[in-house]
Amino acid sequence: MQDDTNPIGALAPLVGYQLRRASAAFAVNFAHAVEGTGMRQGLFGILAVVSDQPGINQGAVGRLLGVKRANMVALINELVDRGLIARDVDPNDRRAFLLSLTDGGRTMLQTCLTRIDAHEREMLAGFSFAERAMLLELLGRIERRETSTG
Amino acid sequence: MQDDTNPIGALAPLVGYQLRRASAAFAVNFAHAVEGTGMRQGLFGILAVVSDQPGINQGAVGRLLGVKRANMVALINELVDRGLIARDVDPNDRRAFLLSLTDGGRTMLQTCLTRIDAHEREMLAGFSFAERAMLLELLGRIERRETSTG
DNA sequence: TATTGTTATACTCTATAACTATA
DNA sequence: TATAGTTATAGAGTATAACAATA
Repeated sequence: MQDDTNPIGALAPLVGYQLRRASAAFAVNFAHAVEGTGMRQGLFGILAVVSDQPGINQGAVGRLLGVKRANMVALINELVDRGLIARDVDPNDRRAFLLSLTDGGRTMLQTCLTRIDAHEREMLAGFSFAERAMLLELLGRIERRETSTG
Repeated sequence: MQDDTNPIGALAPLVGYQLRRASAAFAVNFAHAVEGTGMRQGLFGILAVVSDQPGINQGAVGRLLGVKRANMVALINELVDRGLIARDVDPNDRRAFLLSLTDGGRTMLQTCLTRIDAHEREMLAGFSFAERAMLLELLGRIERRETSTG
């Protein structure tokens, strides 16, 4: 290679590399977008899933988000401690907890969603609606070939 | 939401979330692809850049790859210790090191490139050539709006 | 003064193994 | 036996601040 427009050589045509950089760029901008809320990408993901599926348990949330059971514990603790998520023993299976959003959690989710919408528009400023839809479709196809996370 | 085809609610239409999952899926598959080589995504990236720009210094590599100076130190040390990269004091600027691949580094890069090509084909099995090109183009546009990394 | 590389440090994310209590 | 949650731990990535040597 070695042309001035591509100083990264063999990395340039690798989807894996470009995904990594794009994802990192989104992560940085996400953090700015939700600054002051105490939310992070992972915590926000949990709020979104629990909002969509109230009564879900934390293992199931982890499987949906690709987070291992062991790593869910501290995340859920953090959300419970902040009063964003309620955790109640499942009467039908006393090993499990039923998760749901508190009022504070719902407010937090809405606040973040508003900010994240702006963040996504900012990151995709040069994208047409069709291009954004195409990107989502292509990314979705990559994930659907994923294996489960134990 | 709450339809069974989308159990993740508000996350589904977020490019940032889908990027994160796709990137993570690539990372796992990358690790399998280069198993036994001792390479990781970050180390491989350095080899690729140094190969493309022999004589580059480590600060410049970090800026190209989005890795902070402080975090480059251990990575370069690791590559030098494994005999993959040569580090020579720049005679024109004795603060800096000129980096270049050793023969072993060139071999490692080629080995990894071969495996990574297979890995990319595997991850993008359902993609047409045009779809892969489109994905790369869209991802590239996201990165080009990035700010610099200090 | 600014820059290159460095050390020290801390936080997040991720991964595994072993445990408990329930099923 | 298997599963839900937990604890402990370790590796990797990433962030900042402060320093020495050099420019």
